[in-house]
Amino acid sequence: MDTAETVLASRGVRPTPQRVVITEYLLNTKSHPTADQVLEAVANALPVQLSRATVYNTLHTLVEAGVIQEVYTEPGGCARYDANTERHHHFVDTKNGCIYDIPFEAVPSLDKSLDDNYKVSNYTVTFFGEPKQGQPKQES
Amino acid sequence: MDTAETVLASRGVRPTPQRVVITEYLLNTKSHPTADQVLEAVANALPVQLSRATVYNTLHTLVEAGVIQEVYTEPGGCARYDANTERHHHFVDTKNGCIYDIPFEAVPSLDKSLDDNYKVSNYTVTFFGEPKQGQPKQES
DNA sequence: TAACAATCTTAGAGTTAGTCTAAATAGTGT
DNA sequence: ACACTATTTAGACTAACTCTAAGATTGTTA
Ligand SMILES: [Mn+2]
Ligand SMILES: [Mn+2]
Ligand SMILES: [Zn+2]
Ligand SMILES: [Zn+2]
Repeated sequence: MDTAETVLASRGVRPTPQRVVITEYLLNTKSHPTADQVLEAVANALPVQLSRATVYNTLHTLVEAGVIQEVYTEPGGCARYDANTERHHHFVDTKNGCIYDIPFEAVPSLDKSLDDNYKVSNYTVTFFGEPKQGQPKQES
Repeated sequence: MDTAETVLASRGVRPTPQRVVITEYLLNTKSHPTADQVLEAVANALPVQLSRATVYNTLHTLVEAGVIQEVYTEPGGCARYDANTERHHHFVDTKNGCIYDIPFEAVPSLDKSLDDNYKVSNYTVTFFGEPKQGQPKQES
């Protein structure tokens, strides 16, 4: 359970109070929050006013530093932020919008499936539906 | 080679001049245009001013009627419109943004891959990379 | 420890890709 | 022709960002 300060320091990102609270929040949720959800969640953990620009600056800095990933799970939807930086897929609960991580190995690799005609450098898979019994409920 | 009027009539959509030119344009391109590209492409084929609202109204009507599909191919990108309404995947050329249709059968089905824990009603796969020699070049 | 520079944060303006509204126009049935 | 419905239009509005310019904080050097 690495502290946010440790993570930031190890990636060469200066641990300002704003960055620390945002990073702490992201490291401790599986909910794939939006920028607005991050802002709302951490704003009152700081003695100063937290601006939207700082939230976006920080999120971009964290992506750049490899601390988080930016993911898009819904067609036409806004960016969500994910401290799980391993290659993985997503399942979107169509009833309530909850997002579940799907381990990369749970899905057959498609890396070679277009080999005849395309050089695939990356691909994304997003599943939609409903979880069956026994999936750990996720907030949001 | 169905005419736009025929297609609209067969789906019970009244073939106004605006709808006809938009439908014609979409039936004759593989480029997956955005709403703005549709507007720019068809505007001067009409004797009247074509409004942005009409373009969106028409695109939504055509989606509703099953004449086209709305697709999102790039993270954070805007909607694109696709007269190929068969279930298929997309390949995005990362060099120039061109989008190629990938037949559904070209990729192993993932419908059952999460069966243990999830009821998957749909999924999307988008590939990124570069086409190899011999792919028919697509506009845009 | 006092400058000074670089970095970071802020409020608010600007942009993009839409949606919404209310009024004008066109088509339909009688 | 008349009433009624469907469609189109310009432009206001919104959500999700991005940009800017000024102020605050921090690190570096003297
Ligand atoms: Mn971004
Ligand atoms: Mn839409
Ligand atoms: Zn995730
Ligand atoms: Zn397509």
